Amino acid sequence: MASPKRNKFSREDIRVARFAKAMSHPARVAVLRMLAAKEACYFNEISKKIPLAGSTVSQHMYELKRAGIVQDSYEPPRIKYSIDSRKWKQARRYFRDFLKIKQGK
Amino acid sequence: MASPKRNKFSREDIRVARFAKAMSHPARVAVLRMLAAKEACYFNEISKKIPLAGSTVSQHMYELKRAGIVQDSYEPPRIKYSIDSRKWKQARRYFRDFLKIKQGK
DNA sequence: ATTTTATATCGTATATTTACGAAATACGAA
DNA sequence: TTCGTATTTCGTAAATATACGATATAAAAT
Repeated sequence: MASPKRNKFSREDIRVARFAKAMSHPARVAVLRMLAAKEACYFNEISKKIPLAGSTVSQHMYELKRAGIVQDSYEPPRIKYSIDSRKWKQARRYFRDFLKIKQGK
Repeated sequence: MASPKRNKFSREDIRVARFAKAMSHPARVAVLRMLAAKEACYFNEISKKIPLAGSTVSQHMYELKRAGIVQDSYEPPRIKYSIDSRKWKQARRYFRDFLKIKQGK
């Protein structure tokens, strides 16, 4: 048998961490707020609001997609982004549960 | 005046992102769970549970301290870690509020 | 057919994160 | 004083993240 350190992290912890990572940059937090407020946004509007180069914003959008919270659809010639409600609900539940680990007194 | 991109991110978004970053690694999520469950832990116990080298665990503890969620006290020859309740409460509030940006239907 | 608009991708530079083992520190015990 | 235990810090390597401008692509407008 290998060392006892060989245990993996729990699925739950991995998921919480993944979601947290998606929110770990102010630009991505800001984008999520925009998307939530308007149901959907074209990249255009997002990029205008975020104080970073368009190519960088694009990268952040990719990260959000990769985390699964955001989806896009091609509406030529623009791309419409929106929150994936199902995934968001999931993520929110994981996070809410995690926040319960310590009660406020 | 500089370009309109020169705006900064909001304080709120920066704070959410900072706390999120603290929770963006499964090891740190696991540590927070341990601390919350037992009120406090010696480094020893934490390091035994986390499948990483002690020096790496120490680094993760430093990150949690840096984010302000965790505090330590020296009880020779050990170090006792605990969640900073005030900061945790704060973090939790920021997150709960953020999670409200989109309601579950 | 050319230009303009919208967006992604590429190439790249720099910074940060993550990880490890070895060495340092600090203390209590023998 | 020497030894053992607990923990951090150091040195360092490798991976990932962040940012930009330039270039590519695709469709719309002219």
